[in-house]
Amino acid sequence: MATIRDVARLAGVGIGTVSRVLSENGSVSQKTLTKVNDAMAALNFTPNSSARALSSKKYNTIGIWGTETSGELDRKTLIKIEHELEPFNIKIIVTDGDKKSTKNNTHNSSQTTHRKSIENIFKSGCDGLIIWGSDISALEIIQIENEYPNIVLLNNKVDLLPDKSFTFDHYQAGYFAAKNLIDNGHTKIACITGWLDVDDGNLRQQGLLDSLKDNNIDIPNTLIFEGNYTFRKGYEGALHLLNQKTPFTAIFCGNDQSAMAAISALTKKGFNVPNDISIMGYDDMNIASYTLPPLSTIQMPFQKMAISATRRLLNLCYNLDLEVNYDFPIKLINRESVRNLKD
Amino acid sequence: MATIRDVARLAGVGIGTVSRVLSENGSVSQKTLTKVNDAMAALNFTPNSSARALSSKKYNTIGIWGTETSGELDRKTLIKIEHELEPFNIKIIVTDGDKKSTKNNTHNSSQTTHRKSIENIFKSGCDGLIIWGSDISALEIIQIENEYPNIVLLNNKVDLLPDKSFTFDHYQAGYFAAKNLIDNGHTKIACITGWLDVDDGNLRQQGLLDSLKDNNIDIPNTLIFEGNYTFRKGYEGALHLLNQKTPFTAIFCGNDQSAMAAISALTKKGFNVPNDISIMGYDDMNIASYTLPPLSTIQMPFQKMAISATRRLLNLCYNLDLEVNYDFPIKLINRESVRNLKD
DNA sequence: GTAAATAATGGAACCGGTTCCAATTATAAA
DNA sequence: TTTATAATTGGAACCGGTTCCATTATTTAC
Repeated sequence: MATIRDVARLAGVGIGTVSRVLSENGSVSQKTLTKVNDAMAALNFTPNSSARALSSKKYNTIGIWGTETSGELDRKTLIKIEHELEPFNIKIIVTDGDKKSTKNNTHNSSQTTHRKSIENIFKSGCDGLIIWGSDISALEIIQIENEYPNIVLLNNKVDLLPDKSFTFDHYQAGYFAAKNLIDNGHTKIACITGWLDVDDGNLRQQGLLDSLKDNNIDIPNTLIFEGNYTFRKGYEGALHLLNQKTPFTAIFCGNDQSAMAAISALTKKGFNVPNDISIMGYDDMNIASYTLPPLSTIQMPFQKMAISATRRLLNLCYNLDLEVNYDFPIKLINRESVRNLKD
Repeated sequence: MATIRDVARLAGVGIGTVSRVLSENGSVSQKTLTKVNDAMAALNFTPNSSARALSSKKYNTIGIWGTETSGELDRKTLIKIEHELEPFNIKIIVTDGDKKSTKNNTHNSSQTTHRKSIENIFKSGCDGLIIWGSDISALEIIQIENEYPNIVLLNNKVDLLPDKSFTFDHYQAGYFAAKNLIDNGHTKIACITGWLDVDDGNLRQQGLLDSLKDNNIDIPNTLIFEGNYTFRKGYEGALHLLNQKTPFTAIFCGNDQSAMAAISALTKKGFNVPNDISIMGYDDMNIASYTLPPLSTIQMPFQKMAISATRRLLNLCYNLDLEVNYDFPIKLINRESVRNLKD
């Protein structure tokens, strides 16, 4: 592998000049520039990233930290993030917040452990971190941000860090999803929640409850089933709700997965969706248009959020000035799983 | 940040000694060891990864390369890979083979471009690479392997690199899936394929065809719909097949996603699955037990494969001797989407 | 107790970039 | 033409590890 010294020798210039050409900042005359570029091409020169990192103290790498409960970070989103980084030659390292060593039975693992794992990523070499999901308390985030300012929160909001928080309004989304049921004439509404000890799930739930309250609709505790976003819990939840003997005409689900599982359970028990029971999902997964019936749900601009979060992080880490957006409106997707009782 | 020189000074030893303690190879006396360890603890010392990488020429990083068409590399699998790397303090960088810059309309983008993108990952700093999917021709893989021996193929097989290929028998899987339909009395079988210009999809298809041939069953071209693993194509495919007016009692689908979409399309058109038409999926996604009806499909040991591939790569990159497995049996999952016509 | 073999240790040199400063060259002003 | 000013340029020093070799301390063998 050729080094800048080889390039300098071949081009007949000093190493400082080659470095200046590489970093495109110092002033270099036109003819020197071509000489150096020619030499680099001739030697098939690629700068050594470790050497660069060592002397510049920039890793040209950003991390993505998340846990099992952080929510859906699918390949598509990851690729979107990557595409934002590509023009700047920044790499992505991914880490799981739920390390084997920190395994415990509840998903709500110790904060200090999460913090440790975040510190480890920074130490192991990255310039900034996308913290994905709301597994870490606001207080802890503030502390982390204090020590490592180059962080950005994806799908989480910390009031003291508005410019680093990228999320949409889960409360409003919950409110609208419930309102959609109400607008369609439903008054006996059940729900299968997500995790309630995590911010987004809780806000969504609060939105639901407030929406009902604002319309003077009461939801008995028996019709609230605490789920965890999985198929299994969605399925169990639907069966559980049916067993309550409290009649209901609609289920508000914490996400599309549990909604799909609920449809499955209801159909198996002989209920027709939406004629007997309506289902409202949340996420608008790919699959949501192909369920039976196609799912009415809430679409969230997840990829757009990821892109803005990434740009903000790039600005922080590398003193760039990329355009960043903080407004991510949600969208109600009306398909066929909610029946209009007013017809 | 403390450096080894700081540690050496505090411990009253030379930097070589500190380095020896760090790398745990040279011989160090017991009392020196404790002195150095104490000093490291006191200074909260963490070795600088760039400096390490520069002098040792090891990045302690492996890459994962894939494209849109590589198949499902979900977060769970990624985490499994990460957990294999964790004890050795190896990081993971992910890259998308389909860069914006190389975008073109067919999924089968230029080989040389893929090769370039792989070279770039190595140059940008990783010790080895998991090449995921079979987007790259065997010849090209051989050439790449020649230049960069530290690669491992996940969900792909190159005959000349048996010890670096981690895949299961797609042909056999296709054969068995078809045989399951035949064993249930189906003779008029249609199919919605995956991509046929990619090895795994093609082998699966070949397995289907041979299975039919071995049982003297003929499949007319009109009942073969070329899909691409997406929901959309599955949906369109089912509609297309219905329009052919060639009767069939079962559809063999290239993956679970198209199977689910096919179920959706059929049901909407008034056909009952499996009473009117049986559906055979392929993948055993999480969701497959919650479709209506639950999907009969083929389960593939994807995570086990990923773990073994990762271990093999670690052995290659860091001269380790981890146990590696090459046998990944597939499993037929019989749920309710295939009707037994013999009853 | 001494010589020979082995273990432990210190530190210079190196990995391949970046940065900074002194030196040189080009350009503008007088 | 001369001087002041700005643009280029070369390369030493540095980033923080690893490696290797010369040196010193400790064992072992006789």
